[in-house]
Amino acid sequence: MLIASWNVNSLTARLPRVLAWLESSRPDVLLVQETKCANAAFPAEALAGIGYQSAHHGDGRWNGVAIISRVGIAEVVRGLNIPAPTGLPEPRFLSADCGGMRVASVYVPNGREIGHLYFSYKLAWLQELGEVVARDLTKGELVVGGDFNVAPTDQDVFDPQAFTGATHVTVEEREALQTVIAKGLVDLATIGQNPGFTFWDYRQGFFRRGLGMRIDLLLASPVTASRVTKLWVDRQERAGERPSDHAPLVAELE
DNA sequence: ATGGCTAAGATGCTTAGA
Repeated sequence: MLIASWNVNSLTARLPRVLAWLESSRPDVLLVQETKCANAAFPAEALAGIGYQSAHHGDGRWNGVAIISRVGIAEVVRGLNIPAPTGLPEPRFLSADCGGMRVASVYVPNGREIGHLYFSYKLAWLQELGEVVARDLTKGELVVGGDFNVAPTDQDVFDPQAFTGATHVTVEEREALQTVIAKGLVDLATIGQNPGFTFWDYRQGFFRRGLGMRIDLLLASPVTASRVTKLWVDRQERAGERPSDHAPLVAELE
């Protein structure tokens, strides 16, 4: 079984690439972030045309998460019970039963700047995610994948010095992430070989220069983690024409 | 010189990403 997570930075802009990748890689489940489309504009038919069922939670210009599966989708849950600083909820969480396990696609708030209202929102959002994870873990196997917007350690950025004063690397964010993991999940990159960076800024040729970050994660229940035979980042998808700024993170399970 | 992309809504800009 293959399960993948990919922040596509607009599913509309990325649809040709996503369809081609699904056809060539044939993952059983793809967890998608930043679809940047409303539910009405979600390309369910195009996905069905190549054998994938899907569920989507999105409301337009920003955010948006999806689950794309060829092993079934049931018991879909949309959203976390926590408002953004605007007072409105944002579509950043989607979970479902796929192929005998619970899967969740998460797009953790960016945080914008340290001390910003959206930074507090990011920490609170992760805390709420932890509560949901704890409940789902009581029911069976669980995989939580997505763009966490946190680099778990200094080894997960190209140069820790370059991130002084920046978000994604602070003690608060890392502790908030570890609180989620401590509910009973395993970061698949911490068992076996580290798959490397998953995000490279569009600017300044960061991808070409190897200046990336590992901020996309696949977290799994211990039994699921024990089934992992391989974990990799499909860096080819960060290259070429009109790429996302993130590459797919893929796990192979026995 | 402290920037440099990219995407999307309504555009010739703004907001957001990270």
